[in-house]
Amino acid sequence: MATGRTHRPATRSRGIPEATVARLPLYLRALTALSERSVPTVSSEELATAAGVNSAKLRKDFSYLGSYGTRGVGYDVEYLVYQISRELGLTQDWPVVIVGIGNLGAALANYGGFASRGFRVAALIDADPAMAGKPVAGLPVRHTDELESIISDNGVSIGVIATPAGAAQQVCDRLVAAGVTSILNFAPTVLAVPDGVDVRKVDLSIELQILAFHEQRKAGEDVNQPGQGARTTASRTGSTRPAGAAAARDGRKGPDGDVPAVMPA
Amino acid sequence: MATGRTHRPATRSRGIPEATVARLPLYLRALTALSERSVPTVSSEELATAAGVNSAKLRKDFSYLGSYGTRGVGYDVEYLVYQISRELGLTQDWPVVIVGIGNLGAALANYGGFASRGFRVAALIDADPAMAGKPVAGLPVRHTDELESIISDNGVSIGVIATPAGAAQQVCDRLVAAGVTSILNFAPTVLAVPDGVDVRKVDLSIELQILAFHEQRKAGEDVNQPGQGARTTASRTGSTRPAGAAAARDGRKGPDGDVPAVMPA
DNA sequence: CCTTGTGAAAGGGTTCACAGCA
DNA sequence: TGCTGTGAACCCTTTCACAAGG
Repeated sequence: MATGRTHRPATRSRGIPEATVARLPLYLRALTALSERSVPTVSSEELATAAGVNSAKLRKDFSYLGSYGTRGVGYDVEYLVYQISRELGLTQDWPVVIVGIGNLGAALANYGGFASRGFRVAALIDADPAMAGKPVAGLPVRHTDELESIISDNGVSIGVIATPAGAAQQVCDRLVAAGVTSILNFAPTVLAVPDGVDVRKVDLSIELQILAFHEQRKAGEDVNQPGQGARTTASRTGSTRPAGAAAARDGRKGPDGDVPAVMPA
Repeated sequence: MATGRTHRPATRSRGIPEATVARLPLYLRALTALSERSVPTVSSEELATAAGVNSAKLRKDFSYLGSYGTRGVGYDVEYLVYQISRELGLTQDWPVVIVGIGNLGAALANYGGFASRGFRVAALIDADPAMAGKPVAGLPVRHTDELESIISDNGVSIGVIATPAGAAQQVCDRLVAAGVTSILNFAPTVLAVPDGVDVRKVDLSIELQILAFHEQRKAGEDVNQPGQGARTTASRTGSTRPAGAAAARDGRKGPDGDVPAVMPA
């Protein structure tokens, strides 16, 4: 679910499957909570529940890191916290820049989860000269002109793009040229990057559309019915024909005997 | 990469694989852009490039929807836009509520991508009485007390949670009890929901941690080196031993002959 | 000739179930 | 006894390569 290009196709980084890497932060969060409550050990079952996965998956995930548990007992919380942090590279500190200080950029700058886990906001950058110097989350906004020098001065290798879609590729190119090799993209665009640069994207609108798909399936015909019962077998009524459709089109066949499709004018 | 519980295990909704559903919004966006430029048809190769996937995958994805292309020619842009929209349930309008109008909630409320694709912000809800009535993105913020009535009055079935982590589960419970069956969660917590409710989560801090993992692999020993070359075979130097580590621990073995591990005090 | 649509193969990821060990 | 660690089976996803068809 990431990377514009260069998904590190078969080159699984150091033997740990990508799916496992994506879950390590989840385990880490659950473990941190346990640690704060001074819980000394935890079983795979308990930890799995706290992280929202099943225990077999968790044990298999941990097996890629090494044999860090004790049979009959469970896992040492502090020890695991450290091992996972190290594996994720969170024992070092990562300076990041956020480009595009609109509503979203400001929200990100204020987000506490940043600093708590090894990430440090090195600078906030915006193209609007009127923003320059204004403090957001305790940091003065810098102008885009300074982007390159900020990155090299701070040794930034991770950049966050929170600009409008139209500016994203251009910002991305400048970040990459200045030495950034990991990008978190909030702009609703596909970014093209050279090999060796990782891109992950977060797209609100896509997430909502996926939810809408499932929501549509749940409600066979009657949407907006506040009943919370699970309808596992969604009613197969096929197309919920919309109002504004016209201009019949022939020769099209749906996957399982759908009625001839229709398209809007 | 979603759903706290109830991942719709084998019950793939109406024959379309989950991985395909997750890409449909991507295709839709690329197609919409083509449509705005009045491009009449597009080949799988062109569209795949625009969407950031490969063409074989795209064709396979479309094959689950039906035979919507023309051999030797490609796909009719307008027609595909409509088909995908319908498949995703975007031909109807989905009222959503956003709960938690802090920095992030406000950013979401202002996010244009919402309205553009069938989603309508029915209400902004916050627990802070001081926020009540204040306009955000043109809508007055409503108090949490009104949550249930807002949901039932507007037939809301999709809720967005942008509260602090501590409040998320409680908000979630109330949303579900009031009839919401799809939740987009921005709070860094695992939400427990009953069967039949879908949860998708967006977690900034997790995305950054995944990037950090790959970034750490790229830089074998020397981080912050602004060279942008791709090092496909990450150097296998094993553990980048951090400074603050102490308290040696025996009997632990890493996955591939790591040195005996160490944990922090 | 060009591009779609799709069986078949290959590759990952998840789950099962139990051997192994404290 | 109880829980971890893991081969093996299963399932989902991606990729390949080519037949089908405008």
